[in-house]
Amino acid sequence: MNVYRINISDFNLDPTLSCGQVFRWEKNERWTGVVNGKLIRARQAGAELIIDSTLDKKFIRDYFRLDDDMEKIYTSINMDEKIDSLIRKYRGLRLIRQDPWECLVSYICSSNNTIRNIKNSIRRMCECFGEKIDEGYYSFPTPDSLSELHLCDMEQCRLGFRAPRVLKIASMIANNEFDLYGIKNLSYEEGRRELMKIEGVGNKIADCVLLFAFGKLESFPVDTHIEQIMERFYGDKFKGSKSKKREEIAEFAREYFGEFCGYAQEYLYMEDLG
DNA sequence: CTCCAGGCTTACG
DNA sequence: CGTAAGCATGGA
Repeated sequence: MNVYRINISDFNLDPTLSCGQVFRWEKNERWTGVVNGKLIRARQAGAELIIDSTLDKKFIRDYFRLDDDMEKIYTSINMDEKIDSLIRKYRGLRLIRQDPWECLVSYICSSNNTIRNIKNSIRRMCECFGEKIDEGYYSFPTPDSLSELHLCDMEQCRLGFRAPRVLKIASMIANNEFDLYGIKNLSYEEGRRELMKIEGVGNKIADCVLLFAFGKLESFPVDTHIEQIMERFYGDKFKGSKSKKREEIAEFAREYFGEFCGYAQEYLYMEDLG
């Protein structure tokens, strides 16, 4: 077990882990999570990020995106007083660089669901089909392990109509019929097209995976919350209905906030959580 | 009881 | 093209 004490400016652990981008961290005296099959504990003291984990330091830096130039990003997305106020309030909130497989499954589970139910379903999946790595902590099940299951095995996880979607993509990846990790090398648009071939993945979930796993910062996922916040902040000029309206909002955001609009999305999201 | 949740698929004009 | 019901589950 390694202990890292990382001095880092413009980093704020609490909103980073509680803003809804990750589903498996929990906070007691300190934050505890399972990342890449390994236990990790984290806390912050002033400008110091303190990590207990067997993960190596390079991985930690990558996972928390500690090399992002936040000054540059803030300057780039700070287009008005609304976003400015959110940046001041939650300054140091970082995007997380998640594992693509865990991220994909998590957001397939997010469809028409609540964060609370998503967390519960994912936790049950890990308890039932992951590997136990410590008392009460389990790894995220691999595509191979899920590909061996039948639908009835998944009932205890309470995924509802999303269960067959998870099993289908699991077996496709296990059988090398879908190259999830290859999306890393594609552009935002190409990656989006690839992800949307997956059953249960539309433009919103594709955008989440591109942003939270593949680091495509030009991605701007629009869910019900973001839709409402954007209408409150920037007027009801988005006219289309349902999915089309959300696409209009995403396109507007990409133009308005620019190349780092994914970061703007996370700060806007805090408007509903905070 | 109804309505909604980090939406997507399918069916119907 | 476009829009709208249906979808499992749980909480308000």
